[in-house]
Amino acid sequence: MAEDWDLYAIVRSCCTSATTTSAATSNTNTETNHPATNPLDFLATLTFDDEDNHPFSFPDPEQSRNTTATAGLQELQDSYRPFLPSATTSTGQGNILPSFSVSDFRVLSSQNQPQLVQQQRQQQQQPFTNVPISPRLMNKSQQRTDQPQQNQRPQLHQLGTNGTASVISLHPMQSPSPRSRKKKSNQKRLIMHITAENLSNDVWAWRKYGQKPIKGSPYPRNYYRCSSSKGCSARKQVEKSNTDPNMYIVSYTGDHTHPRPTHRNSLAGSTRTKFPAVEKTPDKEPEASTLSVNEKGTSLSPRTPLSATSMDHQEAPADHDHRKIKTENMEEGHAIAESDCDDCDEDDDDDDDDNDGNILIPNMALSEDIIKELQELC
DNA sequence: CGATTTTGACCGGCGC
DNA sequence: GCGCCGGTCAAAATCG
Repeated sequence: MAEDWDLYAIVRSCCTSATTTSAATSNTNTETNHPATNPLDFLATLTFDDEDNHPFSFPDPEQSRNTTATAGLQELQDSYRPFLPSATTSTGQGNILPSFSVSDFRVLSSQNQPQLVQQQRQQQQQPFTNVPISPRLMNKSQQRTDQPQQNQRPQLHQLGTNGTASVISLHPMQSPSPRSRKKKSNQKRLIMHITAENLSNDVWAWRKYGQKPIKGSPYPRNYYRCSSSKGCSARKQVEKSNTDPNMYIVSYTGDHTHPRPTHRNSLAGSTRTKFPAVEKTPDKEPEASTLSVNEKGTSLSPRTPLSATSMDHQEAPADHDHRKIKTENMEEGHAIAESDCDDCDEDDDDDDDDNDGNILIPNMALSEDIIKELQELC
């Protein structure tokens, strides 16, 4: 049983990551839609070579002619890694909890943060294009003179447009100030579009602390904070996409100040499933029990089910294509972020996480054959 | 009884 | 300086 589970986890995590890269890559040439490519194909292209510290890499077909992008990728990876609740995998034991997959990276400017969500919506309306800035957002941005993003981080932007990666932020927000409202603009944030299913595949335990209606959106935004550790500053916002009810816009801010829970334990899931599938989720995924979604699109308790059910959903291919990830870069670069503030505990935590087994994907090269075998086992 | 969810109020950032 | 909006707080309610 356990072994099977591990296997599933491995496969899933691989698949998800593959999906991510695949989507990103395929976007390289077109803004059309999702690359309906086989996610697994990407595994073969994954290059973990000299990225001991960056197990999770996003192959860029155009890398050869864009080394800058490559460098940026690593940075990016480092940056968003802590946010990836499930992109992580255990290195050996198989305590893997693939939570979601990322399929599309985009670069957002820090200045645009306030309009992030709106931007996302805009982007959604333009199905999976890589346009970093929505028209609407553009207007605002232009008015505000914050165009720098494009000039400022050429490589990142390029990455974004290439669909290869995304990016991020880097500035460790988290000022341990009592009220984290401070420095909103400096917060690093990872935004992704995921399906309800994946939403539930989150190893971390989240506790809802607020809900707000967002202007312009029919769906309220839910605010969660990590409940695993009292001092943990990790937060998560979940908002239902108004363009695709099956999609959720999830943004992570802050870093976990504690090791990733290898198992969804006590706190993580002790939740009451207040909204049984019957009640709220129409013909929806089995996760209904763990991920409650009400009619308003309110996502309640995005917990990790860790249930066999979710694991069984390995096949939901559609989801892969729909998953998106977006990161927001509030400041300059990761390096800066790390060296820039004394409050950068989070960054340290990132490292800690890694040490605790919060590794995304080990530096291993997976061949299609292996993947196939794993799938067969599944 | 403890943990979580709900929800109205408060606070701070940002644009005008 | 003002007002809007988003994010957070905290008390009450709810659940296991």
